[in-house]
Parts: sequence; structure tokens; C-alpha cells
Amino acid sequence: MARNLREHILQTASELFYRQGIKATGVDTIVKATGIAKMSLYKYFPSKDDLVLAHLQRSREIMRAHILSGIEARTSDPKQKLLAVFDVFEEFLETPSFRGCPFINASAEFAEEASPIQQAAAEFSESFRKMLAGLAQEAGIAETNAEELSKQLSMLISGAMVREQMQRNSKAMLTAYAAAEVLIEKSLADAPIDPATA
Amino acid sequence: MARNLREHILQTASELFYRQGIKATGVDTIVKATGIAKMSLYKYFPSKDDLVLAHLQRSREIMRAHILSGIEARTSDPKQKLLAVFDVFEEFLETPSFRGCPFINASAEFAEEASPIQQAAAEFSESFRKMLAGLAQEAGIAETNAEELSKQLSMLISGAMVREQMQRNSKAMLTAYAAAEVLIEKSLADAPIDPATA
DNA sequence: TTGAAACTATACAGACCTGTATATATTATG
DNA sequence: CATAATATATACAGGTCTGTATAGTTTCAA
Repeated sequence: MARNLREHILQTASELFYRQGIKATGVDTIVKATGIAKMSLYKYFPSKDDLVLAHLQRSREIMRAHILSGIEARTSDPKQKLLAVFDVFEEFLETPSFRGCPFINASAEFAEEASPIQQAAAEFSESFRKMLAGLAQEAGIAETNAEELSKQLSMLISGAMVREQMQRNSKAMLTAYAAAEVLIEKSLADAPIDPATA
Repeated sequence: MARNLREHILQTASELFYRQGIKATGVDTIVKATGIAKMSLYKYFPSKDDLVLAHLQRSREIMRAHILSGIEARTSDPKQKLLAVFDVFEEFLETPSFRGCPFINASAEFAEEASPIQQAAAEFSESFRKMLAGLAQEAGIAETNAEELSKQLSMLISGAMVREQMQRNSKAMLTAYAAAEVLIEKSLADAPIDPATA
């Protein structure tokens, strides 16, 4: 049961944290939803903060895998991969359970700058941007431009998630997609690298 | 004293809500910070929710005025006004007390979709976007394109605020500015309206 | 100066929160 | 079967939260 129980708790808590917010979800609510005993929860997660951090780690891993496999499933063309990221996110935004970005929300809920939760959110955000920068370079954009472009694309995605959270069914990610196309074209025109000579 | 006291409470609460988060700021904390009696607070604001809503209204009005006067102070050229919005926000992001967008944060803290707080955040977001759409039309962009552009620019600004909140001193708004320039140019090239004939 | 309105001070009710203590039941393993 | 680990059930300690009750003080105006 060991690993199963831990996983069951984490899965349930993760879903509640995302749906209702972290501070709005009490430990007792999680206990009731899992059907386990409170003591068991505290055995696997010594404090609520530990559970929250595990939830962010888990979300990070799920999103990472989901994005990567989503890209692979859509295209193998380096340039198209950048746009495929937006397709993956569009799908995410259209799920009925969408409630914004778990990391943006966590960052808003935990204001203290040094907080481990704040830090975990920042780490995901940066690692995601780096993935975009990698894709941009593979698409033939020089490093400096790829860095700048990756920041712009990640901001578009964050902005679209925030917009969709507030204005439901606004198709925000489609609008972001169109902007991304323009920005990517511009980056390619600005400083292309001939893949043959790179 | 009447209006003064109400204003004093609201000002203090607003600052604490923004700095620490809304749920993390208790009524007693506000009472202590203002130096007033708790009964006085509950006289002017029958519940904490009322105070939170007043805080959002207040923030909305302050931001609106700040943006408009910031634009006026910078340029009178319609096209430059769109970019001036990014300058105003850049200044905001560079203040040491910057802690993200009050409306994005409130939206993240209060998950329930129908919540008045969620609604207030959505209303600000939409009114801000409409302002951008107005500026875009004044700059000679046709309505349909102006609508689309305004969504893209507002997402860039939201995204930059989120990024700066997580990665402090990342100059996110400068990166957003560069993206905005490209998107605005594209919109102008796509479907310009001759101001003389419009 | 007298009386009403506004403000303060303090205490507290009742709910909720995290985390723990304790005693019991279930499961796995020798 | 016996023993140890694992999970459960229940209660509760100690804290914080929103909101109210009550009594006293200041302010201001007639």
C-alpha cells in the first residue's frame, strides 16, 4: 500500500489545490476526499507545506511531460514545434477544469519572496522558458535572439492563461498563437543561422 | 473625520492586501496598522469582503488614472501612445514594492468563478483591454484588428507582470515592449486606415 | 452645558485551521 | 500463530480567523 497511499493522497490534494486554491483547501478537506486517516497523511507529508511542494513538483512533471509528448505528436519540424507548444496549451485552456496556471496561482497566493513555494513556481517558469529557448535555437534562431524570443513567447502564454482564467471561453490562446507567429517570423528574419553551417 | 477615517482604513488595507496577499491579511492586522478600533472598521465596511472589493475598486481607479496621465505626459502621437502604456508599466514594475498585478493576484486567490472578487478582476482586465483597443483605433488600426491587437498587448503586459513577479529584476516589460513594437507594426501594415478618409 | 453621535477599548463567541495524542483495528511477515 | 508495521478513528490542544457585544471616552453641536 505504501507508495500507493502516498500517491493517492498527493493526487487528490493536487486536484483540490488546483481547483479551489491552496489556502482555501484545508487538510481536513483532503483527508475527507481521500478517505484516509489524518495520521496517514501526516506520516507521508510532515506538514501541509510539504504537501504543497510535492503538488507543485508533481504538476511540474506532468506539465513537462504533457508538453513534450504533445509536441512530438504534432510535428518534427523544429520551427513548427514552437507553435505546437501553443496548440498544446490551447487544448489545456479548453478543458472545463482549467483554472489558470498552477504556478502563477501559487505565486500569487504566497507573497513572501523567499518562500519555497514562490521559489518552486519561479523555477518551473524559468525551466519552461529555457525549453522554448532550446526549441528556438533548433529552429535556427541565434542564441541571443532565441533568449529574447523565448521570454516573449512565455509571456504570451502566461498572459493567455491569465486572460482565459478571468474571461472564460475567450479563446485567448488562439490570439496568443497569432502573435507568436509574427514574433517567430521576425526572429527568423532578423538573425537566421544556416543550419548547414551552424 | 468621517470620510477621512474611511479613506485611511481603505488606504492602509489596500497596501497590506497588495503587499501580503488578501487572505494572508487578517482584519486584526489592518486594525493594528491603522491604529483605529475594530468597531470603526466594521462600521464603514460591514465585512472583510466589502473591504476587499473597495480595495479593488480603489486600485482600479488609481491604475486607470496613473496610466492615462502617464500616457499624456509622454506623447500625443496616437501610435506612440500604445507604446507609452508599456513605459508606464515598466516604471511600475521597477518600483521596489512591486508584487505583481493586484487583479491577477486576487483572481488567483479567489477561485470560485462567480465570486464578486473574481468578477471585479475580470472587469478591470476587460476595461483595460478596451482602452488599448481605443488607442489602437486612434492610431489608425481598423476595429477588427484593433480588437485582436489589444488582446495581444494586454496579454504581453499581464505576462510581463507575472514574469517580473517570479523573476525579480528581469526587465520583463522591456522585452514585452519589443514584442509590442513588432505586433503594432504588423497591425498597421495589415489593415491601415487612412485617418483622412476614416 | 447637556445630549447625541462618533470613536475607542476590551473581551469574547463560534468557526476553522494545523498538527498531535491515544487507542484500536488491519495487514503483512517471521 | 505471533509480532511488528501500517492504517484508522476520534478527540483535542493551541492558534487564528471574522464578526459582535458591551462599556467607556471623545467630539461636536444645540
